[in-house]
Amino acid sequence: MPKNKKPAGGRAAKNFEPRYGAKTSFQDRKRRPEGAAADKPGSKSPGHRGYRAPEADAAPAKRRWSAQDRVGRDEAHGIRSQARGDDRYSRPERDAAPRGRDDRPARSFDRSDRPARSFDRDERPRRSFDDRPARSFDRTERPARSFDRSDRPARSFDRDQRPARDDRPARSFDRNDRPARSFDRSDRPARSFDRSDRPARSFDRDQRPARDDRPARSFDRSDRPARSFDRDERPRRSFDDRPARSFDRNDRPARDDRPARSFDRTERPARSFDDRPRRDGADRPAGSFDRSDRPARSFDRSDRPARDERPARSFDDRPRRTEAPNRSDWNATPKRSAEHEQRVDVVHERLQAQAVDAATVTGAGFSELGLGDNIVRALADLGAASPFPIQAATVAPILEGRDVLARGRTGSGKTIAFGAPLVESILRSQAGKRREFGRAPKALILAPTRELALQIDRTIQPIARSVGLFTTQIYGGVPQARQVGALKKGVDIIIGTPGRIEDLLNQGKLNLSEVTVAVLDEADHMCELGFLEPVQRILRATAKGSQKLLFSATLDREVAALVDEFLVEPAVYEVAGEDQESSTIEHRVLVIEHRDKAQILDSLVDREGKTLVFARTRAYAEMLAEQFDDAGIAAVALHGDLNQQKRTRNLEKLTSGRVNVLVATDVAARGIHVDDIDLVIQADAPDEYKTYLHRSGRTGRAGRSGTVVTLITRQRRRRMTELLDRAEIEAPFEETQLGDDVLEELSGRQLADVTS
DNA sequence: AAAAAAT
Repeated sequence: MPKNKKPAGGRAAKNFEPRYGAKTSFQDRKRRPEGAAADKPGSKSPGHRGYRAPEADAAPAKRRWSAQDRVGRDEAHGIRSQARGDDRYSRPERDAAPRGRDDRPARSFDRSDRPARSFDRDERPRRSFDDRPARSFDRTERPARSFDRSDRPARSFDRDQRPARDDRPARSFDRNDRPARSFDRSDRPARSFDRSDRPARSFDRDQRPARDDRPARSFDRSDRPARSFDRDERPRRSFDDRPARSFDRNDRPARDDRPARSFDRTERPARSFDDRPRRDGADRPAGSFDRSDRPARSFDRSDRPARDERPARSFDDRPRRTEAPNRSDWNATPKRSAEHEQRVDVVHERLQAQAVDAATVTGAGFSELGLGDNIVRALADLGAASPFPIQAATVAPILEGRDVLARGRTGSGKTIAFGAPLVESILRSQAGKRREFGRAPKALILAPTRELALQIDRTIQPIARSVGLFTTQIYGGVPQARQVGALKKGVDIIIGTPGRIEDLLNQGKLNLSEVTVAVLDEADHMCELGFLEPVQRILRATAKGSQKLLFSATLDREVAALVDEFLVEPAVYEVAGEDQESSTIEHRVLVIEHRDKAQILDSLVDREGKTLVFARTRAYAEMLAEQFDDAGIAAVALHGDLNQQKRTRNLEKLTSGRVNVLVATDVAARGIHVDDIDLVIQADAPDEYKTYLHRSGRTGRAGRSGTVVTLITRQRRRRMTELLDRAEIEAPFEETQLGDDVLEELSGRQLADVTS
């Protein structure tokens, strides 16, 4: 412990000192509103002005952009009108767009309202709900009053309350107080005004009626056309990216060294091939051996953020790959850079020992891993009768209280791998203690998206409840009251996303000081820019020395920042033999003309099974969902521009099968489990190999078969080749045009051809 | 670019 913490602390100081600076910037954020309020005296109205002001500021910026965009748009119009029939994007709509542009600030303003509206919606039912019990309660009082009759002053007292209620009680009293009614009515317009918002809301919800507007909107939004236009430009972007690439190109002669790479690739399969027999022979030693390989991989991956630098690094990599020390960087508590190999050896021995333990109990079941009967039964109810490999590996060390890093590919059972032992640990730590009202949570699970947090809770909750422990979800986009209420009652395990957790933490409504087990799901993702610092602050709020568990399908050295500060001699696990050969996912890349893209997508999603389509931006995801719908294929979208209610509902629509096509941003890339998605379409190719792996992992789960189709243009072939190489995935590139058989095949319609 | 708080 002290060994780690001292050097770790030192590193943390080096690594995070600047980030503390960033932290102060966060504090500045807090101060801003205050400062703004000070700058602009007044109470609330200046506050509103404060909101308007940035918009006013933003508006000219938008105008500038739109002015620029107009030039590009005109070009885009020309391109589109040539490329496409004017079916969906009719000219009158385009012509109407300028009007829409004028509307934009308002619309964009509306959007900023929408979360607020949705928030209001959630509150209103509660208000009315809260009010009505009050009424009914009052009514129970009334009989008493009516019994007294002489108590009418009391009634008048009630009347005073009634207007306060919902003004309805005032009706019974109304006859005398019709002016009061008119007063009530004066309130109602406000309500009706709210209602006027609601139709807008419902209008928002029913986005499709809005679709009538949307051509305008989509056109209006400087975003969409720009974005869609960007698509057209993506070659340009990619071209822009190529400065980096072009930098690569300068190195592509170095890539000409790739024959060397390809040579390396031929070695990799050889390695993996060598591994498997060993793995098969003795799982765990093999496992440790595999790890020694993957650290190399992870090292390669760690180069990715360095992609810009890759040429150099990748060039340097090859010698390094053959070197063991880098492996140590991955496995070891990354302290002593000096004694790499010793560290490696030490770590490997430890891993090996534990791995063997896990392997010996693998066949035995969860009980033998140390889980209690209730938990084992709960797992069986969840369909987990016997442990998957990742579960067999991690349960015992987690119960021992060790910090654990674990990598198991998508759909390999990671949630139970940390969830079941976590519940067991908390249960043991609470043995003999009362579950006190208002007790502080003992465990924390962090996830990158709300949907994932929700899904994790769906798995953990039954396990926890089987032993009398309580969980609650803490994530944004929904009112706090219910979450805070649960915390006040007292829960044992909280599952959520960083933003709301930190929010409640800062509000003093969440006490993490008794959290002894903290889990980071999709841990590498949680270490990316924008996530890392909140996560660090949250982890720092947990009990000193709390156990840390980091899980991900693509766990790599990206988590080093957290490992350095928070983990002590972590055990590292991964599942042997997880490569493409053992995968149930088929990968295809269609090289298409951009002008065919929309129709090719229509053709692909026009099928029987559940299809998940990934788009790079929210706007494009939304546009595609509308496009499919217009083409007669029921589709919904999932992205961060939707309110949480709609996000949840749309995902549920796919899960329940009410729609078969979901178009999502990368919000759905990680962790989301829908049983039988058999086709994943990447309308936009991902930029990172990790994203590819996670997106494609939405299919082929639990041994089912699945297909991943990625659409690219010719310009992107090289980039795609490199990405697939990093992902260690082999996929054929197929030049595809409208009407090609491959589209029928991929959509499954070839079956009809066979029968016909 | 997206995601993660709310206003």
